[in-house]
Amino acid sequence: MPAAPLRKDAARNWQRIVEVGRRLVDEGTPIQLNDVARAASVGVATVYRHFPTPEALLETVATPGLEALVAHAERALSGGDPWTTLRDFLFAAADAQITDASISPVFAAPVNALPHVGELKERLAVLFGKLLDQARAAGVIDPGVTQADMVPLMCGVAFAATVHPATGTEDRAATARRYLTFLLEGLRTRA
Amino acid sequence: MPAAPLRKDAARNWQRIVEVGRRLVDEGTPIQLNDVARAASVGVATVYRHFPTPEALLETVATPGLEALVAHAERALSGGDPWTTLRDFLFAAADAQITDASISPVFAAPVNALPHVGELKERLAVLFGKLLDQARAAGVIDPGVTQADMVPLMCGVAFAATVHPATGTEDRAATARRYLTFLLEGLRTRA
DNA sequence: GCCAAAACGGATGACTCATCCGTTTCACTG
DNA sequence: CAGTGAAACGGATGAGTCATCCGTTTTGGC
Repeated sequence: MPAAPLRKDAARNWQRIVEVGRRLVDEGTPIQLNDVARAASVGVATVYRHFPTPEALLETVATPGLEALVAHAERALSGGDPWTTLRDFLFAAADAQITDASISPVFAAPVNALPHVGELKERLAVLFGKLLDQARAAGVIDPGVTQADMVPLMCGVAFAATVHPATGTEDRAATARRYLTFLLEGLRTRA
Repeated sequence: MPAAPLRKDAARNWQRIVEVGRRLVDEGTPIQLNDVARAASVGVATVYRHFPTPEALLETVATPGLEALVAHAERALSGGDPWTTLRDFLFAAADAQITDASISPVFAAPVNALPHVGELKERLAVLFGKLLDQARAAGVIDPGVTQADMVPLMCGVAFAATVHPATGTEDRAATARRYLTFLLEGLRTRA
């Protein structure tokens, strides 16, 4: 779904381009706008018109995943044990980063090409803050960890799993979960 | 120090090129062999002759730092409380990664351009194994963490500190230490 | 059906990269 | 110390990538 309403042909091309982008991300191929154009059977200019930079396309590809994460966080806030809630959400976030390769770079980028993506990240940060506050209020988490640490830490977990010489996506997800477990153990305050 | 003994002019140029490489790394500028040539007042071909790829130059720049780390680990093994020894070494490794930007990418690369660098990484892995074994034998560390986890985890810590929107190198080092503290708390088995 | 606006596409110039080869420097020998 | 072959030098250049520009086509309201 493009930002503004698009003409029929434009919408069709937009879709095609995003589909190619998604495919490239899944293959782990870096996004090159010229190649995207060829693969989408579309003129180069069309790609550049919709997505001025590779990052813009990447962020568009990442958007559904980010929205899912935000929705998950909002659901999580509606109740339950603070620690379990936080932990489950973090596991979901780690999984998302491994499963969908477009998410990590968007998280790690200090500034985003798409305003909407920036807003999503902002919302996520706020939600992280609330989840943390709950946990802190319940006295189950190290008071030294702040809202601003959460995205970096999650990026670190995903990155660590990427560096580990695991073979498949399945293994990498398992590794990420294991590393997240270590981290959570370190963040938790024990009785 | 190049691998093979070099002619005087070749040695001079090699040095110049590495110096430029070091400067670029410190500035955070990506290494482009053509620019390196210009900055070192040397022909492009000379650069390519000594360093076929940017990675090769990067690894050469990283070598002293890696050797220092290996030396540190060897010293650490000569005695002391297993937990303290392991912890201190990990803090040194984290610091090195933040201080010297050439180290992280070399760690994270699955395969290295320079055989010597590959060997250094291998030695480091072995030393990590020994430090871990000591800690495990003393019962102070989670038995689920293996030698193969250490480099990825350290990369994760450094990466997380990089993602955190800190301003200076000083702050980033502090953030890395804080994150490493969390991680260590998670790896440690408590009485 | 007609027209203006919107979108299209690919040819093209700017830029980057890495090789090749004619020239220069070095170090060893007599 | 002059001569010589090997080693190293450097920059011109061809291949390849990137992103813009503009003449043509498509769309959708009147």
